[in-house]
Amino acid sequence: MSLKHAILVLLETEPSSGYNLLKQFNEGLGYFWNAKHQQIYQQLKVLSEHRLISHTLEEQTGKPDKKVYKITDLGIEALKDWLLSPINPGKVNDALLIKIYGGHLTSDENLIEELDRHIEMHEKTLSKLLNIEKTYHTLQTEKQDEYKLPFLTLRRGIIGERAWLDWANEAKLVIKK
Amino acid sequence: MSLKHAILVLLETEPSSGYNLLKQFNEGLGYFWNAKHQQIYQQLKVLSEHRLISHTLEEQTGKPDKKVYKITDLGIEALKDWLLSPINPGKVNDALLIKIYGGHLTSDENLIEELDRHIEMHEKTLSKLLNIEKTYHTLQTEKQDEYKLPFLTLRRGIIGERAWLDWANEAKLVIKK
DNA sequence: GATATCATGTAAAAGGTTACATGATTGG
DNA sequence: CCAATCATGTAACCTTTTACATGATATC
Repeated sequence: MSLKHAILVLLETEPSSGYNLLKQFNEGLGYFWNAKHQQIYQQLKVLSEHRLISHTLEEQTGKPDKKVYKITDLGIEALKDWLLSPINPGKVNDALLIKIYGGHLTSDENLIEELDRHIEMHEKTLSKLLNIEKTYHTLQTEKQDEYKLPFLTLRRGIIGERAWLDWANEAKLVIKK
Repeated sequence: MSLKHAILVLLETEPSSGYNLLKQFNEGLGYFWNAKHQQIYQQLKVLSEHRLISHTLEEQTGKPDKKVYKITDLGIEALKDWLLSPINPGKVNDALLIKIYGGHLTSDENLIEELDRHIEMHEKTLSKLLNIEKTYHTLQTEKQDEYKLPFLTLRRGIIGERAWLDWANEAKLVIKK
């Protein structure tokens, strides 16, 4: 529902191609939203039709041409309106928990293996986020202040990932017991 | 994507009506998945067509008739197969974080108000979950052991909500500063 | 020679939300 | 008398995923 607004917010920070937006979603600062490339390209088309964004074509040598999108004045107005509206709480839809809940129908080994797989992924994500955090702390005080709001979304990622890992370790102990 | 499996897992524990499943999703033990009643009724239809569940009609006096669904042998097999397959990690799609990220386009008061609204909701959820946890601890040791896996999903909720609230308080301090 | 990265899209299917629809009982 | 709870569903719409599609350069 809010992919549109996620794209607008990212484009408000700086003009970007669809491909680059995808990278932002998959990497650190886009921690708060997920999207596949197909969906991003579709939404860029829709946002363009609504004149909330515009693009210029950038030719590149040795690489495919790039469409660089930027937010329009109309887009900024739409974004500001949205920012004033109350936001629905994020939803937890975690299939791993379904598996744990029904874990008596499978083996403990299966559950432990699955948990270990997920722990590995979450540890990778966490260390990525911690690296970005480190970089942030090397910035000058004014810059830190400038980026304090995006930094908070990074902090959400870090706190969230740590909590996830705490739970997973607890879960492993309970299952093995 | 996994609403089907969430329903199967719940029905494996005990037969249930669509209405009752909805309640489970909205309350504690269904912490791990969200669904509206329309979607549940739709999926119950689909699962019935695939013969993974079946239902009996229960007449009630003073209340509408109830369709009580239970999982079939075929359904249990399908569920066991799914439990053996690797599960994708849960996704974070949190519109509040989009709002924080682009918060420089709006006022601090707006951000603080929004955070407070969300804090209230999360505190309510947390206290609900803590109540269920309390009940769990009053059970006999054998019963506790029997429910240890569903209990882990409850723990995930508690740990997740606490982490969320920790972050929100940090966020308020940063924004007010 | 294989894999990753860059860079874009269309189309069909599945999943999820919103709007509409009904109607009785119970509790404040 | 109003709101909540019980109990079920259809239809239209929007969002997301999966499958299909292309093709160059850079790195191991």
